[in-house]
Amino acid sequence: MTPEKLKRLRAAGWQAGTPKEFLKMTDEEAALVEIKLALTDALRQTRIKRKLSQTDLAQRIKSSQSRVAKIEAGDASVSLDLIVRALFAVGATKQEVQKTFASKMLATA
Amino acid sequence: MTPEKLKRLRAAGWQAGTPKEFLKMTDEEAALVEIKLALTDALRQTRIKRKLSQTDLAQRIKSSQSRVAKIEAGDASVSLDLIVRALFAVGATKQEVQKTFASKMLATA
DNA sequence: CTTAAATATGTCTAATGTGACATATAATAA
DNA sequence: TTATTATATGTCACATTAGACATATTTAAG
Repeated sequence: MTPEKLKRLRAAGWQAGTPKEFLKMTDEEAALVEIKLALTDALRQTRIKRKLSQTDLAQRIKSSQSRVAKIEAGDASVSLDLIVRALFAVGATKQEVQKTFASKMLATA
Repeated sequence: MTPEKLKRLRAAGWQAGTPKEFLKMTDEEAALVEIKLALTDALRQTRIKRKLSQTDLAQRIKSSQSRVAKIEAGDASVSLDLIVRALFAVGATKQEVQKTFASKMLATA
């Protein structure tokens, strides 16, 4: 895991304690977080490509701008379900999702 | 959506009202459910292939047999997060999970 | 058949995720 | 600069999902 990714996770609330505790995250947890980050990246990319504001997207998923911001920030309080719903709401394509997976995850697999 | 799939979803609590209301599920919601079903099917297959009981898996994810049963049954009370955690716990790879997500996106353009 | 192991189902309380709001900050334009 | 729009962050009450338990049902083996 790169230092930048670690930093982003920290900022998003993905730990309570020390770096050592942070690194105790199991492989399964880490894999889930990676999937989430890849999907939120795809979300933001697609949203911007579609020229939608966070407020626009919020309306589509019947949520709020602040929650959309948290989704895209990779906030720890956001479920995978919500991320995927948002992806559908912006009309992300298989290609777009695959592309992001390829660049964000396969490299680190 | 096939009749069998519909039947399974009903049994798992994926509706409160009438068949007509059920069918009002938006495409996005339906797609999310399809992702979940694809993942839970893969979960059960993999778990059995690895000769793990639901109780074994429950211990790995620090949960209970009854919840594992609900995961595999496609119960409406189960989050995508939990499904994916369980998948990783039985040894699924990131690539496998990625493929499922990408393949279930609606648009292909 | 009987027994035992595995799985399914229903229901609790506790933990987590949610939308909404206020408000801060950042970016864009005039 | 000042406005305006977009995005970020913190908080909270409410809703959903969680693990756990009891218990029913199914499956497999003897």
